[in-house]
Amino acid sequence: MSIYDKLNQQQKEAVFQTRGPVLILAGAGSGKTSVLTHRAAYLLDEVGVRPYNILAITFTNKAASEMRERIDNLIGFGSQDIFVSTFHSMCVRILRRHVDYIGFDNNFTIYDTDDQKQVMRDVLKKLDIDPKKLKERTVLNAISSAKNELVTPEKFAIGSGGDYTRSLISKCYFEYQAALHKNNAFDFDDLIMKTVELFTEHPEVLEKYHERWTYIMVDEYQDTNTAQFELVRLLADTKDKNLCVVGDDDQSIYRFRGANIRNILDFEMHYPDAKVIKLEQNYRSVQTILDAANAVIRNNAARKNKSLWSKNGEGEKIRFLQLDTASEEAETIADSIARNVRKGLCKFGDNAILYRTNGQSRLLEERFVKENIPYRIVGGINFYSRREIKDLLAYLKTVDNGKDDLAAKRIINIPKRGIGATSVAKVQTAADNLGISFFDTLSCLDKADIKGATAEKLRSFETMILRLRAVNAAEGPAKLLREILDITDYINQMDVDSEEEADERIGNIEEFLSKVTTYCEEHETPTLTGLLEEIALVADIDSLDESEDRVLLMTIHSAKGLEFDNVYLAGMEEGLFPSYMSVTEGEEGIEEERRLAYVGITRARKNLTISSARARMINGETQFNAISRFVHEIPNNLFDNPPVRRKSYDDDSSYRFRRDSGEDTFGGGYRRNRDSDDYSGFRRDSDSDDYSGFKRDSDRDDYTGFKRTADVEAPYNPYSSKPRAFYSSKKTPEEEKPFISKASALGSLTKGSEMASGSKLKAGDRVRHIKFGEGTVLSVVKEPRDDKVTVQFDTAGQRVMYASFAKLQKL
DNA sequence: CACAGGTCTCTTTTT
DNA sequence: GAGACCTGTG
Repeated sequence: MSIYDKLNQQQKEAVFQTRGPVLILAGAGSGKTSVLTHRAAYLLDEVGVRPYNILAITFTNKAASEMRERIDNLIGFGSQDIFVSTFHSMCVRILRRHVDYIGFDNNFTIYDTDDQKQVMRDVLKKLDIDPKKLKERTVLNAISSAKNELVTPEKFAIGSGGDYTRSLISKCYFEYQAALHKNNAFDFDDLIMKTVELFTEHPEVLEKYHERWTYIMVDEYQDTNTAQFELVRLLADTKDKNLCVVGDDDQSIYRFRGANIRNILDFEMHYPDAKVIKLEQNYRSVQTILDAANAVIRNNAARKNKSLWSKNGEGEKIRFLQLDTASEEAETIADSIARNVRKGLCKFGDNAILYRTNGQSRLLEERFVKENIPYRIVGGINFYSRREIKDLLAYLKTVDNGKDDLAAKRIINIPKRGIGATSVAKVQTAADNLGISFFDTLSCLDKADIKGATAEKLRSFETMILRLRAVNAAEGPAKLLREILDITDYINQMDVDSEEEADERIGNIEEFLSKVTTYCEEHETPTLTGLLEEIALVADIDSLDESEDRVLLMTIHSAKGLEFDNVYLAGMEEGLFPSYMSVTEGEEGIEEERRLAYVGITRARKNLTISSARARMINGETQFNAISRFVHEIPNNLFDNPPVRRKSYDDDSSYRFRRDSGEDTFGGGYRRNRDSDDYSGFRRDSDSDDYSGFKRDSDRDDYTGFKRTADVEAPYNPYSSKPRAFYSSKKTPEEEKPFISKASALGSLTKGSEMASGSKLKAGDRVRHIKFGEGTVLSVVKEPRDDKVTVQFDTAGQRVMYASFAKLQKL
């Protein structure tokens, strides 16, 4: 009995085919990770390859760590030397080693989307381009596409020809790259392109990797873009070409980020002696779900023909729900899950709600909170792009990489130090003239012709950073972060509009602190550079703990590679899914959306529920959308209640604006037009173009009887990754534990004993604050996290602060 | 220089 | 509807 006995015929074939190029077309749920891990085992055990010589590339950290784990379980000793990594991490590793060949320092920073935007804004300003004429986004998109296609600024310029806009973008591209270089930074796309550049211009470096990685496997090959394709091609460009790629052309859903489906469709063209193996047996889903998936994807022209089948039985029919509004959709889904759990049919964690856009999570979340259903939202606003976290990161980056002007400029006046835009601009000009970084300019302000009070403020900022560098060198990133929070008094200096906001942000800071602490504990030699790199490259999905018993909410993109017993595909409406953008784009766009639908459907093991709403508010306007074409592509006999075919909302004569059952929607929820009582703004004449695009004005939806989104209470930040709702009123032990340790971690931040513990303060006490001066305590509210003190300052007004952070001295 | 209030604009999806 | 951005005022 060997470990390979459990594999089916095709899987075995894929595992045993170790020489030369191999293309494994692995349908959804066909056990491709199993094939890859067994293949690694086979290479080690039977072919005698050393683990050090094997490279496995994935797209997400989650996929990488999953593969790592499964390889470790299967192989055990020695497996840790197999290099399992994402494209981006691998490139960072390579660049950190050899980036000096192409003129960067090896402690380079990785810029995220916000950073890119900031750089581009500066570029547009510098080139005196009207941002209304040419948007940052447009330019950045063009540059990103260029990089994904390995088009350098030089090549881009040549390709511009007489096209005015394009030559303008070309100028921006040059300037943008220059700015990144100056800041010693790469953007995401650079990581791949610059690695290719390194290998192309310095074959001796590539040669080292040829010697090392003699067997290469690439997962999710259908999502590779041209740059990644070229990178793989270079790495595998050895005598033997032992390259094994695994993918499913039907699951190619990253065209928007340059993925080129031709890479997988044309694999045999690039490698004529490639062996092709199809895995079509599905081990995940019941046949009904596979039939639905097959029926949908069959409508795509550009694909390799294959058809999934399983031995898991027919299973339940697919449910279809059409609701009047998106809130009712959310309500129905939440109720359905709650009912099934109550009946003991499933756990919360067996359910996932998948949608096309992150924005759809809001209503669902509100409903889940209302019904006390435990849930977790994956994705949306990245944790690290919250304002307070970005501020703290900018501190860390400034300490780490003094060339990162972006970071230094972000924090030079956070918290407020009385350094305004004028002073910043002055320093920047001087820096440009001197050819040094923004931060380095602070040490020679006399050359910059900055004197007096401003110079003093700037110098003290510089001194602070230098001091922080010493802290980092001596005690590492975790201590550094605490020191930053401490000496800037960041938490009390945040300007917030409400207590809720303060709570939210303090919670985020706590979470950040605990993440940094964890990083330091988990790494033998934790470094600031390493920490920042890890932060730059993680996705929300990477840290998903599937053992939690919570309903999962995420986009279909995020759900790729995952599976659940019960899947709810929400918001299946024309204009939303397929998206309006892709509809206007034509057939290629639709085919990509259809693949996405295929990915969504095939996430389900047992039960699939598809829903759509007749009306939904998007970007402040109510849209009336027809049922998604993809729903209609599923044969009626697979549904328990097939959807009614209808071309668009207006064709449905049975539908009326006012709901028959009136009740509470017209009660508390109903509001008249904000601006006037005049109904004339509401035209329902059929020649009005309002209807052609399925769109209407937000002001008009009042008349439809639908709830306005604003009328629904929204006490929670939908983007917070922190859990906010629990099914029982008691917190689970898992929730309590880190909570306490975080709080104590924060407690240790404060220096001296006289300030902390708010319990010592009471209403009426006179106190002194380091910045706000003297004041009187109005109230002290005990909170689990920390005591919240409200102080009426004599000169600085009323402030709410957290006792252990506020340097409040009792008088 | 800081802040309040008004205007404008919406990448669908993410490493 | 919400956040980013701009502008005028103290």
